[in-house]
Amino acid sequence: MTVRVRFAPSPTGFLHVGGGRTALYNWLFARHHGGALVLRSDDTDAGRSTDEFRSDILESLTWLGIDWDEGIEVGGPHGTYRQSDRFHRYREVAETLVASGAAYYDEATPEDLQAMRDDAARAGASPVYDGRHRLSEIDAAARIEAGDAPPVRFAVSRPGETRFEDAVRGEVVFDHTNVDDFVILRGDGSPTYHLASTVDDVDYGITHVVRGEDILSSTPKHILITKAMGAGLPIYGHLSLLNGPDGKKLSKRHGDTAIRAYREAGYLSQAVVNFLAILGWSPGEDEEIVSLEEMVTRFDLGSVSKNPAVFDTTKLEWMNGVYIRAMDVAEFSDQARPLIEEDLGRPLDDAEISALGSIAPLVQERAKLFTEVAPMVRFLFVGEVAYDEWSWEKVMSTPEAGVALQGAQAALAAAEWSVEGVEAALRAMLDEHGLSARKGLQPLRVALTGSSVSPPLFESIVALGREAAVARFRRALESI
RNA sequence: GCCCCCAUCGUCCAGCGGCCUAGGACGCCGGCCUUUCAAGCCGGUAACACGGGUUCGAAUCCCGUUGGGGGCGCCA
Repeated sequence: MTVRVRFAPSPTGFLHVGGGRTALYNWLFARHHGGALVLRSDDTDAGRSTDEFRSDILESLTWLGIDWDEGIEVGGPHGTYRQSDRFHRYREVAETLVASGAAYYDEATPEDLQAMRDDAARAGASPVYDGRHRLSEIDAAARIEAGDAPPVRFAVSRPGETRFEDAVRGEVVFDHTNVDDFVILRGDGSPTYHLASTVDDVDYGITHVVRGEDILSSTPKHILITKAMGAGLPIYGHLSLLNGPDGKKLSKRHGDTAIRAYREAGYLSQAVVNFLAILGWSPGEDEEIVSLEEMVTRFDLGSVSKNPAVFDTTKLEWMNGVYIRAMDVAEFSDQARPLIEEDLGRPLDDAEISALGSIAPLVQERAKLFTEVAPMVRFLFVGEVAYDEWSWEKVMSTPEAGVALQGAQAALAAAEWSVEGVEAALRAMLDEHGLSARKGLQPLRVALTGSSVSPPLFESIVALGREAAVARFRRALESI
């Protein structure tokens, strides 16, 4: 049997990190077993579903490196893969279920239901609706005839129980005294999530339903519908949810939760996908930096962690730095350039591009995020640098500052123009004035870059150019 | 209130009855390197929630408690 899994987001929001992880695990599972991933849009809620969200989900998945074999956009033998296009099919199944006695038309009002739940809470029992307002066939037919179709509920057999072997959690049992008779078709003829999702899983031949733990308690309902349809059951696997650093459900107040936010913040997709994979799963051994290919060969649903993970981006930042350093230098420059040009508000000319190229490797090993690059190299492309106040105070107040700035101008004027040449000239100047490297070079750094934190000094001087470097030392000296 | 799931360092993960005086990673702290900051290297800090069992032997199995999460919609 070929493995067929699905990722079925509702386009009611941007793809968030939890959804991205669920998609990733489905993808890894499919690829590991040489199976197929189906992407479907669970958009039965027309009011909240939008095209903007739908395309964000597609873009985010693609950015992460997750592709799908069937479904939205790529097509396949099952139509549009949008539930909003399949209402007729859900209705047809609902009617079949009514005909077979597995479901019934029901006239319980919201007030009836609420009253029952209140009674149950008082009695310390499960708040379960048992179908007491079930409509007779004749009454139901009359209501339908009158254009006032009542909702359809699934009849849960009581007494009874549903047990299944969850691929990540093991055996799970639900006694039917705790499972309601649930609505599968609303009064307006639209399907509920339980019906639509289950029918699609059956119709699309899904073999493994891998989804979030938030749906674990709904699984008995899905199993019951599947059985009533006379279909074989898929294997279910429920992934634990992601929490915020405070241990509470991950939400906006914990910071960015949308995948797109990480793309925009300068994260590399490989880092994000690697981080998401490690959050709740271990590739084995002690290695945590692992490529998608390696993940595919090692992935196993049974080894996915059962406990909820805290989404803490500290490690993601480190990991992003690892991936940045692993990049090809040219590729790094190419990706950084647009950000730098945006920061400057103008394109770089050829000389500047070459200057960028020369310090790129130095910046690459210092950046954790792409958004940090522009501030680090800005000094190369502006006429005058803005001095960081804290740096200036700390460095320029020493008596050595003036000596160094004065001496450096002469040293550079005479230096052979190479990193080695500049270093030799400056070190000779330091010796001549009896200055330590620390005391003598920091003023030059602040004068050159505006900050006491910068890429290595000699390389920076050479990249900037003799004229500009000397001018900056002169200006700083005058400003003391 | 009822049901389900979960429980190892601050965080993520390893451990699936003896190899555990509990391992790795991130973070944090210290050192080395060094023109700053990084990177790199070395070292350190820090956990089996609690209580009962089972067993010759429990982080590992069972029960309970506590804690956390999820669910209980004509939302998905």
